[in-house]
Amino acid sequence: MTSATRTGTKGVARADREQQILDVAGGVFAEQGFAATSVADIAREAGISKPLIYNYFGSKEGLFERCLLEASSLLIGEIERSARLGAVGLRRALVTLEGVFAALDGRAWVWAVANDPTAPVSDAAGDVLGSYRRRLEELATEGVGELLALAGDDDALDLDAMTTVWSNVFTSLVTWWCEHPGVTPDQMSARCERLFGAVFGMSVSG
Amino acid sequence: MTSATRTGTKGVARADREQQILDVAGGVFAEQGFAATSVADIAREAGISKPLIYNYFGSKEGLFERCLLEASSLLIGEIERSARLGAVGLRRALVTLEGVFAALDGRAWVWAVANDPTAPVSDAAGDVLGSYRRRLEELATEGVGELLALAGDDDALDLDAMTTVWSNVFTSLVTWWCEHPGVTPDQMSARCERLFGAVFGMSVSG
DNA sequence: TCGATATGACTCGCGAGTAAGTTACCACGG
DNA sequence: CCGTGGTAACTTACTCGCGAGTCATATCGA
Repeated sequence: MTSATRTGTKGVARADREQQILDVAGGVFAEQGFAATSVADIAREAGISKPLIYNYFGSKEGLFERCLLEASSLLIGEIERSARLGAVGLRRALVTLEGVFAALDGRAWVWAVANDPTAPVSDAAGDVLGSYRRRLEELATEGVGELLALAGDDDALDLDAMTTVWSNVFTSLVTWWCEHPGVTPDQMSARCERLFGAVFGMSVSG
Repeated sequence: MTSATRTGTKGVARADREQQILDVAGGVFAEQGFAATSVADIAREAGISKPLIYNYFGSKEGLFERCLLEASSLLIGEIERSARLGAVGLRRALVTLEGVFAALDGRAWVWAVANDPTAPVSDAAGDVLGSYRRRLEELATEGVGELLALAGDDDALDLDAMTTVWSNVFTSLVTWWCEHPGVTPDQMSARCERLFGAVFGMSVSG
């Protein structure tokens, strides 16, 4: 007979408990941001006590790092998979967006965690975030470079600025989608194709 | 004979001191973000004590609200002035960007404060921020609506998504500029014209 | 009985906000 | 000219709550 709150084991294996905590933490971090959530919040939400989290993850940063690792692995994996598909220019951008929409379907917290503006910058979590962002930046620079070269612009600062802009376009499209849960990945992909078409004044269906 | 640290007045009028505090606070908030800066940080930076800030501004939010008020007034004023110039479409976007670059020259903290992701959402500061963002959104929706209508797209969600994207493009161009202090407003305006030309595949000089 | 799973009840530092006092200046009556 | 009191400007030294992290202890299956 186990009463509602009582010390002692509940018979949940460490691996299972860790995964459960990670799922809960991902949701809470996504909703409130790293800075605004307390470890006690996550413990309460998971129905366990704070020390158990410290036993398994060491610190608040440690827990966040694990969430971030899951999130950035998923995203980077998907984006590199898209890159290997061999599409170029605008088509590549669209393919990448579609891949991310599909990968994120039902896991919207992944995006929020990977883009949390209150995430810690030092520690291991900061490193994970840094290499994730660097990788995205590389990919973006590639695509933007092609576009600018095509337009005869080879200014290095132009490339840098345009890469930033494109990264933000990508981010804002995904974020917009995350904030509209009723929209399916397919609908969102179609929307992106329409918008690209309107902006670039050309068909991108080839 | 006044020693370095001593209680008592220093003969600085309230209005002057308030302005000095606002200047210092703007810089610190811009650099560290609202959440990460303590009132003690600002007091130390300004060479005064914490209670004086509470005397003059009531609370940390109150101080931030005053900074935000200065920042958003400057930005909204400038953007509406640009709007009254009567340019349309892409030209209007460029004119607005140029106006903001000129208005922000030497006051980069204004932009960082107005876009602080850790700014409080409730209280008066949240209201100021809210109405600032709403106004920007209106302006953006106007311009984007023209563009999409031109392309034969009248989907409401497309307009909403595209407005978000455009707002982020605008924001990222200004932010990029704020992070490159060596670039003059004129140079940045020229860069924007080049990039717009490359992306939209047309001259925007008319 | 041992080790893994678990928790209640702490410590400790940090930062927002405050109470109470100190100094300089100025307007006024003598 | 000289107190003298009022007020604006300013500070030191607190309180207080919250959240990260810890310690000692409890339960349970093998």
